[in-house]
Amino acid sequence: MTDTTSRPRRRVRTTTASATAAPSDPVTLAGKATINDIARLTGVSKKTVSRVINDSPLVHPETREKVLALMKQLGYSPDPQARGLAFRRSFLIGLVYDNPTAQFIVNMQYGALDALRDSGYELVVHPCDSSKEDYIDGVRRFAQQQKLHGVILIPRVSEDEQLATALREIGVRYVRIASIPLDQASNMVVTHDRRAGTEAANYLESLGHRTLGLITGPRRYRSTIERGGGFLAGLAERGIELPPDYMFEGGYTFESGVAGAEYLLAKSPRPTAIFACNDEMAAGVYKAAMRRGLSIPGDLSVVGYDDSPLASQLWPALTTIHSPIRDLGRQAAQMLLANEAAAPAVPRTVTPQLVVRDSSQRPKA
Amino acid sequence: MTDTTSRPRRRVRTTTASATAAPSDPVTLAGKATINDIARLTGVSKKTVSRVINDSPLVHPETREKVLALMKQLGYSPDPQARGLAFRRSFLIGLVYDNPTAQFIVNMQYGALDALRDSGYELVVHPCDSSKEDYIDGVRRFAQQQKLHGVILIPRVSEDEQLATALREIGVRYVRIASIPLDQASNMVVTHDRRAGTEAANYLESLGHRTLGLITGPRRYRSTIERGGGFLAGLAERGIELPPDYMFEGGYTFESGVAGAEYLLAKSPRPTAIFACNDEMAAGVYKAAMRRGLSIPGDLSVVGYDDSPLASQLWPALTTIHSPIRDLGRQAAQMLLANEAAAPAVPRTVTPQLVVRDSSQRPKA
DNA sequence: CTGAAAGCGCTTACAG
DNA sequence: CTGAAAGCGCTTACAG
Repeated sequence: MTDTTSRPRRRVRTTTASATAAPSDPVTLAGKATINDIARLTGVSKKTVSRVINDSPLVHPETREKVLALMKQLGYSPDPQARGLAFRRSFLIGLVYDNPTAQFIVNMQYGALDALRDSGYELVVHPCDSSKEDYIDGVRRFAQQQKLHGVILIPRVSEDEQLATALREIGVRYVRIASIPLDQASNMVVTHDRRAGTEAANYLESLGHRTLGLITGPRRYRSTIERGGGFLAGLAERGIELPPDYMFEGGYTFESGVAGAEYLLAKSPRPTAIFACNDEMAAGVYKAAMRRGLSIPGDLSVVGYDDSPLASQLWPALTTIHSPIRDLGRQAAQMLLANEAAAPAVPRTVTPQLVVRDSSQRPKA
Repeated sequence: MTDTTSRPRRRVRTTTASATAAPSDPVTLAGKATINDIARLTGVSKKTVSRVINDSPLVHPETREKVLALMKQLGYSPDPQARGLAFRRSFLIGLVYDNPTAQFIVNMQYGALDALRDSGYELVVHPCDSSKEDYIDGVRRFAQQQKLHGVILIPRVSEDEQLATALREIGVRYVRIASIPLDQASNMVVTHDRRAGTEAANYLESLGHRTLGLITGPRRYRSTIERGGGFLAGLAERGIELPPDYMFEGGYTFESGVAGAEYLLAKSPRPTAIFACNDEMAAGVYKAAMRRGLSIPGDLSVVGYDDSPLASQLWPALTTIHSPIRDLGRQAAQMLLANEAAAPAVPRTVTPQLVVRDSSQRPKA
């Protein structure tokens, strides 16, 4: 029984009729119509409906309108699982990460979701422990079993060449967010951490600081090499050499920031400024300075990195480098959704910016 | 062509053979075997394999062993999309929330993922804006289109009766995390925020504080009523009445904590202790106190709520209430996975605990 | 521009 | 304890 009007009449359901006829009452169909209902009620084949769903140009405009109108009326949306089964891939994007700060994860999620909104794709979170031998297996199984449409990799897992290789082998698309171009442009979003590190150096040098301290992240993080390296390079360019014993390898944690500052503030001459490679460690510097009775920025200027909410919540508010993390997430997800043909020749790039607040000033004479 | 040995020989792939025969080489099948391959290679029907997958008791132990052995050898795991299509529901759990702190979201995610690990279920994140009229529609569409197995609701969306009703109507299971039992026991995890608020009051009273200030969250949050209400009740029980003008309605943000403290610290007599209903606002109290040259805890004791990382990163370290958020997430997810028959009569309950650190002491004489 | 048939990888309902 | 048939809601490959 086919209803060829584009706007089916509402029918009163009678027991006898409804028991035998295929349901065609828009009310009962609400929210659970299938491609078959759309096809039957518009009088076209389900293949044609499928073409409309997939934006095929091979559909007569009138036919398309008719189909779209009914879809809208019934609130129909195709079943992602059925499409996925037929397509042999899902409409899920995976976000894979290894224990960055909460703010980083959440901002990244918001950014990715910005791009995914109304796309029919959903975001599946997958934290992992990259220090474990078999973590790559875990990610591979996750990607393969869910037949992910793509994966977003953020530091530090984004820096793992073996992970990227594993994903390539099973044919899962990925975007790596990292501070240098580790991969072909279509798989990368690059954050210019080096440039930002240099900016921090230029800024502190221009204020007049000559004795500086540096608290880095773990050596195995690429971001540490870039942020810290950029800082050292910036100072060197301006004729300041930072001796190795004025550098401290932290762990991107508050506690390591405290430890680093305890170490640096015990030096003689004492540094008049410290650049910490993330805000959590900078907060640790505050604690150590206060314990020693040093005022910020009177006795010590502090510059952090990330511009997390913490930065503006410290007292005095922290001068830091703003990383547009939500933007990074948005761009990465967009790339995953974009047509593969639209691959850029040059990797997308994002440059963090210095945000001057109240934790930095000229050193005392 | 059926291979009935439980451990199929490895075969060299020859072009002619492989082109015509169904693939049965365990190597080529790795990671992409289907239920048909398992059935064929073990010589049983796919229905029997399906029974093994679903832990049906109606399978001869030997048959089960044979099937499981081959599954393991081939690294087979059933396709969640195909199962989902047949089951008419997915293996996805939704986490729905409206802008709590980053730390809260992330801990909740970790907790839920703890419970989901190796279960075959995945976590899909769904932030939303409950101040928008149509946010319930958005959540409903999300749940219905993805045919979610269940949804975890955290404050404040967990407190929205209309949302719960909408989910019930479309037959989607949910667990609400909230500070009072709003729903039947099988759908609730209750956090005893009231009791924790009372504990904060008892603690400060026992130190000797008599003039106290309270900074609450927004009135529309149930947690505010419970935390703040418990605090007031605790004081009242000990004979202390906190006048209304020593209460300030904040917004659970750092800035509102600053504003609340500015207001309270200008009062005469000045409170010797402030209870802030979350740590972010407590951090705001620090800022306001420092600006006024008041020392913590010398001039002012401060107690927060949440025990976020911030609490131990402030200086002095913040006395606060520890909420076991990760536990909450784990329990909620477990309930969603559990057999519906195992519904408890009494809602699961979690009681936050006071953590004394360095921001509180006896008031000056 | 359109459609009938077969198939994606599973499960349900039924029969034995 | 086991299996053959039909079906979940879509798409591909082919034909017109």
